[in-house]
Amino acid sequence: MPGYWLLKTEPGCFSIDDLAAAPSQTTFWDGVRNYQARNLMREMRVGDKVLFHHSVIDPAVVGLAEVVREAYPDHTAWDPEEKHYDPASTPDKPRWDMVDIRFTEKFLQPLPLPFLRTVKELAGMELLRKGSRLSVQPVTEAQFQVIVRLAKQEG
DNA sequence: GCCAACGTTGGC
DNA sequence: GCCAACGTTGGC
Repeated sequence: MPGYWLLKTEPGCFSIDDLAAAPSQTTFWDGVRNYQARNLMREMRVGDKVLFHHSVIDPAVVGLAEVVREAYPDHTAWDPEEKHYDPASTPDKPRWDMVDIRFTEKFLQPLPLPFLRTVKELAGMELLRKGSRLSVQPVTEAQFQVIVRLAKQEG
């Protein structure tokens, strides 16, 4: 049985359109510099389903992706040129991980955060919790199915 | 642009 | 180990 997750990204940085346009519609999910988020990524398995969420600009769940490679060292942490460079992480002792995800689909209509807050079945979802900042979040199968169903309806 | 809610850092 | 200061995230 696959696991379910939600990944946040600022679309100005990397959007679902960027994912759809990437080679093989696949990308490595680099730049996570939070231990809780990293530890959750380490629990991801190939085949797990991912809700793709845009934050900051029109926050919304905008589509689906799938885990295609499990956690491995995030090499961008070693590169001083990178925005998320972390001198404490080295190739010998990597501190941060990333996974690979592949595009599944882009919803015809995004599901805006304010709308999701009105959905009773989603009460208690981490994304909707006040002050929620975690960029990698576990999602229940029920929550995932509700989101997918709403996306079909909205579309 | 504001600010609440965090997570991290560093002095002690 | 405590906790104040600081930096960041991200909704609004």
